Amino acid sequence: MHMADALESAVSTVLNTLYGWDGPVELQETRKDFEGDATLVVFPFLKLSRKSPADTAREVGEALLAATPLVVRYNAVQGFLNLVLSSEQIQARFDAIRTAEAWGTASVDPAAPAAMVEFSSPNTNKPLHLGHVRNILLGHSVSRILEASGRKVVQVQIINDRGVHICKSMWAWQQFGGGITPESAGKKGDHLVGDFYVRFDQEYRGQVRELMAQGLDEEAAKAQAPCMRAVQEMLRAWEAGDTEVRHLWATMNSWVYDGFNETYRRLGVHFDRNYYESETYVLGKHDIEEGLARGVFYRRDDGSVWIDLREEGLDEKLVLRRDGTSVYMTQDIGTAIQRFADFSIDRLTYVVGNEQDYHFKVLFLILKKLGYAWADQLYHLSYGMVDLPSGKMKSREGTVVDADDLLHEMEATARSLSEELGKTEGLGEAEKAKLYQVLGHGALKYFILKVDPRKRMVFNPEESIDFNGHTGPFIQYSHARIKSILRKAEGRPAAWSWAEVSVDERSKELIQTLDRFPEAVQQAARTYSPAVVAQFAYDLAKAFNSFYQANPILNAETEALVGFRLELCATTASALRSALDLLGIEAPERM
RNA sequence: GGUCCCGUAGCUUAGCUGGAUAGAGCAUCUCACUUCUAAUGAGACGGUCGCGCGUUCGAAUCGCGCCGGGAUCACCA
Repeated sequence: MHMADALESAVSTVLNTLYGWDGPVELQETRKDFEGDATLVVFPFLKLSRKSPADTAREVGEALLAATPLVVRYNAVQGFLNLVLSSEQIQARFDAIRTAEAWGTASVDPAAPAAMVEFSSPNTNKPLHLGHVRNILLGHSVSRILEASGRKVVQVQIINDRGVHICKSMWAWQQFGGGITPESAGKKGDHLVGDFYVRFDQEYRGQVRELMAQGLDEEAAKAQAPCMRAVQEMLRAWEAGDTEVRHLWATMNSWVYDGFNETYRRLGVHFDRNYYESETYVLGKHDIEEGLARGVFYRRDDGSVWIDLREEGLDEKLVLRRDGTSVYMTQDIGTAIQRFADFSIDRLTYVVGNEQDYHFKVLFLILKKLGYAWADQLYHLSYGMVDLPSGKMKSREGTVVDADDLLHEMEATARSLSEELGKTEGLGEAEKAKLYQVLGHGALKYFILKVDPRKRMVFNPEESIDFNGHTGPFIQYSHARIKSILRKAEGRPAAWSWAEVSVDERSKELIQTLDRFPEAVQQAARTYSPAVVAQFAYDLAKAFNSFYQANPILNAETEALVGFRLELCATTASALRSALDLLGIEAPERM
């Protein structure tokens, strides 16, 4: 039970006795400038009390003193009743926190249906970039948070492995590759394939220019460019199952997957199941036919199939082309249904950029109209784009921030900062490399996850991400310092009991911050927002640093106090580690 | 044009199920390391919460209308 829960019910009882109030009672944290642990706003009760705000506050305060041992003091400031909790309450809270199995997180019920989270979902024609990084970090963190809220989670990605884009890379590789492979080039496969995608684009633009010089207009030139025709021919061959094309396709895609997996590994994420569009693009047609029979969709004279969503404030939307082939929507309908058949899940979250808000609104509506009960449990975690100071990232202009490069730069920054500060003495080369990775990635991940997912964010590659202040490394540092103290304390007997120690103000604030952890996790899960956990982790680190500055640990006045503070330190360290873990950030033992 | 999202100190942002004097970090300026890691702590400076009207005892928070930024409205994916 949260500290406030017992108090809330006591307040509720008092209000009912005094004024016959039976509505909800909400307490808030007392502002720092006033004495107290919890505050009741009495304005809502004035009509019933028929007294001034201050008098009402005092009346409720007196009644609470008499009614419950939880409250030892109160003060009334205008309409605000500030309540001071008994020290037994604080002690009881810390007892609950330190004895908890994994404070803050709920245990997963393995029998209950899981929550599925789809994220990353790349195309196989180029390497991952900064936009994917935000997506991946959000998806992974939300998955961890859902788990911590007591849900089993299935993480999936859908890989767009077929279509013109990959044929472009394939064609360029055939033309200009000279049989090169990731091994022979010494290059990650996704980057190598991406190079050929760029190569194609160069070729294409050259051909278009040439044709236009010969007098064709732009549209005609684009359609007639030989390389584009070749690619379209290749796509047809792919669809017809041409052995050679399929073989090349499989080979180049496997290069890309090796590259992606390397990046995923560095980021510390994984997927329980991959869906491939080459397999899922046929899904959905059957469901459309069924819906057509039940009148959810309608067929136009030309044979195309539509849904009318004008009553819902949207438009009419095509779900099957005139020639009976699928559109994106068709496939998404089929894939969603497939997933609920593949797994025991009762909800599905899509981590996809806000440019697809409309698409998902329509998709969810259609599934609802098709009568799936789980349609209400579909959620589009819509996040804002990552832009550069100059605007959008554009691959043509070479302004795309590559994920691998970015990770490498973060590690390099961590290295130079650590060396500058002289923090790496006594570490082996492997340990150092590991530490720079942990810190650099921690800085990047926190930088991205601390902001509300919905907000678009600007990333300036010229300015390195901070390691001081409201950052990942700040939290990691707080953890490392605690671990350092705990190492020094090893073997020291430090038994203590509440009879021997009293809780000072900083310790109390630290305990109260720790106490918020479970609620922070639940709120983050409810709102699909890692930013809530990020903010909590920061608050906790801050509360600890304040406490630490004011209180000697190993040199405390009494051995009992040493024991108490050590336990408070250890409890804080593990909470910090858990919170960082929910963000996909590692907590170093030293730094 | 219709629809959706965003707008809080110079910059990055928290607060958004309505509550006290709107919290942080960066930057700038003080102070604190012979003492458990100064990637830290304590403090100063900095705000018409885009603008207006409304609801309310009370609005950054809710409603309406503007302004600014972004996205989207393809038989593209």
